[in-house]
Amino acid sequence: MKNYTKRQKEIILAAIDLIAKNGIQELTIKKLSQKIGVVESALYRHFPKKQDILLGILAVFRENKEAILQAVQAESDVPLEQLRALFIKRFKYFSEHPAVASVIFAEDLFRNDSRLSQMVYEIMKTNQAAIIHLVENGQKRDDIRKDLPATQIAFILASALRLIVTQWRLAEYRFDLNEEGKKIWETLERMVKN
Amino acid sequence: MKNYTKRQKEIILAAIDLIAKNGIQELTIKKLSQKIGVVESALYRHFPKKQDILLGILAVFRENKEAILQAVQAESDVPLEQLRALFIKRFKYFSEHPAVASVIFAEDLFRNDSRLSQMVYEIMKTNQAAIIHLVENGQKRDDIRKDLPATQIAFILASALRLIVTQWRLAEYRFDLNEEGKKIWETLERMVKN
Amino acid sequence: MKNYTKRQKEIILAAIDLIAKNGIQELTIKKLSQKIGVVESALYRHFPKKQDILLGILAVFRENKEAILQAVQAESDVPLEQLRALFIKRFKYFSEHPAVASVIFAEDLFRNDSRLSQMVYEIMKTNQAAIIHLVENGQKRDDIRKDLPATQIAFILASALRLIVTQWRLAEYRFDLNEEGKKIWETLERMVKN
Amino acid sequence: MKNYTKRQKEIILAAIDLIAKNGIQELTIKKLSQKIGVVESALYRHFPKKQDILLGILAVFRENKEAILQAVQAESDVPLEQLRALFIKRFKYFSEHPAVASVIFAEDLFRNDSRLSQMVYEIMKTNQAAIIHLVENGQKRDDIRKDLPATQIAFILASALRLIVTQWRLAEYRFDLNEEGKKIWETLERMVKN
DNA sequence: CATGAATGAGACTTCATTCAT
DNA sequence: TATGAATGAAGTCTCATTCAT
Repeated sequence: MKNYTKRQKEIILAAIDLIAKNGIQELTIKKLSQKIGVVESALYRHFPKKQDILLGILAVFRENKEAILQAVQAESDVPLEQLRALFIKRFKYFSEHPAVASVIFAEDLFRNDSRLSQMVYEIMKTNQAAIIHLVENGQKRDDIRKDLPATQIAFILASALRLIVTQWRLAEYRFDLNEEGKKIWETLERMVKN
Repeated sequence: MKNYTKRQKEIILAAIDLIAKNGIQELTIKKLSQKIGVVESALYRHFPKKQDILLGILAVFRENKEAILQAVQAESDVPLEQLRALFIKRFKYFSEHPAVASVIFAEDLFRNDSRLSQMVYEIMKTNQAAIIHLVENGQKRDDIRKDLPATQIAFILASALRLIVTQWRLAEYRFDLNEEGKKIWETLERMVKN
Repeated sequence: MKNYTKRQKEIILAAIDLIAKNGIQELTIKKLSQKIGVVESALYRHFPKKQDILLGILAVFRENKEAILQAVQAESDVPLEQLRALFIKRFKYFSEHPAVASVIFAEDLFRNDSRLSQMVYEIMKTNQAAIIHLVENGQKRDDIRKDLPATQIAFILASALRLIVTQWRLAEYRFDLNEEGKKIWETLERMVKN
Repeated sequence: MKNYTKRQKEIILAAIDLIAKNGIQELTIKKLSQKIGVVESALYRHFPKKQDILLGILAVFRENKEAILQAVQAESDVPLEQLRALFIKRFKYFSEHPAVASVIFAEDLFRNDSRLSQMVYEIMKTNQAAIIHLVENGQKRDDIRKDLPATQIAFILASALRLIVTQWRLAEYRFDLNEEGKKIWETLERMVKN
């Protein structure tokens, strides 16, 4: 986000908000410009193409994921606790930014443009790698079962996180994501703990 | 699908195909009619609105889920084996019908119409209930751990199934879904088995 | 109407009804066929073109006007009473057939086809001629003022009749046409009586 | 019309022209844009919906009626003369703007939209009220017969005005509206004068 | 930290009509 | 006393984008 001007950031956040509201179809230049309070063509001063705005959205996601990862590693050096913190923080972040939650797991939105789908793929991979790394550390310390491949454990953790957020979103945020997320984490933890 | 005429089924399948190719944006009346080989307006003899075609797509999904569920229960009466079969069959079905896979987990596509999102929700719920039921049976027979709530176990199973399919799709079907799916299942099985 | 088959009459009446409901735009082959209970193409067995149905509507009007005229002349031989009866009967007929009222003064509907607009013109002229004739008779008997041209008196009578019906229709039939019509007639009568 | 931009006024006038030519069916976005000399979608910058153009047309009517009313009251303070002037001016205006005449009495055109039909109703009512007021003034000064209700006199005046314009229009403007209108007014005047 | 006008492509949908059965 | 399928033209409207100011 450091590469983006203030105005650009404003536009990106507005875009996330719009998508959150009614899906990607809600993200039109017209609606976006209305939300910002300028005329349509004014947006083109800040982004040459609509897809550059989507690219900006992905940049927000990436940055956020990285920030959480660093925070987690700073807080504790016990891998299992780091993983737990990772989960908890994600849920907290999504609770506070439902719009982001609304977009972050909807990869389909980015399928049509190769730049976009590539970036989605890259973010996913990086994130996965980080979780795998934490799991492996946990296994080394004998905190996490060693009879299961770290990649698969990581995969299962990530999948559960993703689905709970998706369901929360489809339920229109009617249940407490922090609470339900915590429960799921606890079940997962008991499954993988030694 | 029994409520649909031959021509309607044909249209629904063509629609699934189009969506699979490039996402929901690819599903336009024009492209759909071209694929069928008629003029645009001809489609309206078979479906009054575009959304009725989407409704038809969901009907295909529901029917398929129900069919698999019944087949699974017919094959074995050991819950854990039923669950495994459920997984394996799903992967097999998706391998053979990537187009369906492409749509089935993209709930966002159906968000804008209340009829559609309601049907999506209903299908999800029914499916979840069935898995929970199987897990409970497994717990009764002491095949599955009892120290974890059946709903949560079911949730985790479903989430993994869903993510592996999603990744396969995003990877443009470049890995073998049956194989990877089987691996994931085995990990999951070891996690929940007693 | 004698030239029309039973089915054709049925279609014509249904068409009048549809137009009454929401204007000429409501008269589509689809809606008409639904109302009749057949499939669209079935209508073409009875009328080669849509405009032939409109022609049929006009035939209903003409026939009705002629019938009222004859009834009126049979009832009395005092011109002023004949004119009053003409008014009263028209209002009664429209009260009972609002659909007809809805179409009969909407000449614009028939503007686009020369056959249609010609027939509208002809009906109007015939009707006018009849009223003028009655007024002239009234003048001859010294019942009606002679200082005003019969054509103009007739014109004024017709115009009032027409507007009261139009207003009744625009008011969605919320006032009693018979009553208001009678009042207007009485005012008119006092204006033209000797 | 002060609420409309120059371009909007231009569009409204073009729309009136088109309707005059062949009825409301002639008013399509395509034809309208061609007449203006832009592409179809360009119109939507100036009016969000087609019906907003129709609303604009009605605004023209209302404004014109009000202008005439004020002019008439400025010219004379004898009610009967004011009424005569009202008639004459209307005929003059229509003679010069046949397109407007073509639309102003075709209330059916506006039936389908509640905003439109409401505005039509309001214009009609205001106009009627003004005429009634003039008639009442005439009665107070003993210029107009008192044995007839003012509302009914006003109604009859308005109805005649309306029908003569309609006939002129249906006759495709082949007679002189000013002349015929004047004749009708004179007959009416003799009917209502004391 | 922009506005106003326009463009061209394309979206969904409706309509009258035809034709084989 | 008809049905089912299709057609082609047209209609309203939306969208991303461009360009002159």
